[in-house]
Amino acid sequence: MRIITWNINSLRIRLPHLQRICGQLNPDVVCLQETKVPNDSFPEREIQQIGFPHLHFTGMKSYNGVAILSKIPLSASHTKNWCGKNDCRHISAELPSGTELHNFYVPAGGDTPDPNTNEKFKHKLDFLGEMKEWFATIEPAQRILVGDLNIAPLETDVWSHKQLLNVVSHTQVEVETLDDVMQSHNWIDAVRKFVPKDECLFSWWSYRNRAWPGSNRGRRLDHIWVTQDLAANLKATQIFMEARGWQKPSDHVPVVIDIEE
DNA sequence: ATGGTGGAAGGTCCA
Repeated sequence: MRIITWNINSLRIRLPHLQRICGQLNPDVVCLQETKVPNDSFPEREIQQIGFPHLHFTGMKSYNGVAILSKIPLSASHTKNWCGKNDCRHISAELPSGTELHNFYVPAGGDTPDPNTNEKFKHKLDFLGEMKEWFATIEPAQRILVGDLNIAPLETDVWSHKQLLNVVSHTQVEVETLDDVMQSHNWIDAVRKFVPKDECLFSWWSYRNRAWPGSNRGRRLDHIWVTQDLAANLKATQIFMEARGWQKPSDHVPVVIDIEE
């Protein structure tokens, strides 16, 4: 089974890219973040024409929004509110095997990495804390977690470790908090299972750096994790960089995993 | 120190 996660940054304007990506990669399941579309405007017909009859989504006006598109029927999906906000950052469904698939859009965290002065950064850390707590308390199961986690944990997940140490997405407190979430549930970083830790790996390049891909100032903000018991089922991974070079791209590119299901 | 770009909106807010 091939699963893709992609922060699409507006589903409605990026439908042609979605179609092109699915034509080239032929995924079974696509998990999207930042769909930026309310449920009553979700382009169901267009996506079904791309080849996904089974749609699960939760969206709101202007911001956030997550969706799971599938070629195969999934269980009924669930959404959950985080940090007391109804802001459409999580949706989950079960694959036919019973494996749970969780799609997350973690808050970006604003500009200043200080929870005392920056409410958005506090929200980000609180959100991660709630993830850790929740996964520690629910029933054990085979799980896949994907999404835009808005954190680049390894030194090789950013273009310059030193220059980004005080930049939101790569600060020590974020990396430690994310590690804490991972360890609390025995999550495995599925992509890094295939790519050595000393090799740079990015999934996002800022719109504000027009020199891409020459300067390659990227970060790996998009992740695929699996529970320990699924690690042996992982077959391959891919980061679909070429999509960043297309006309009117998202600032994120799809991250792909092939897993025996 | 600032601004650089893009999306949703039709103000600015958010990334």
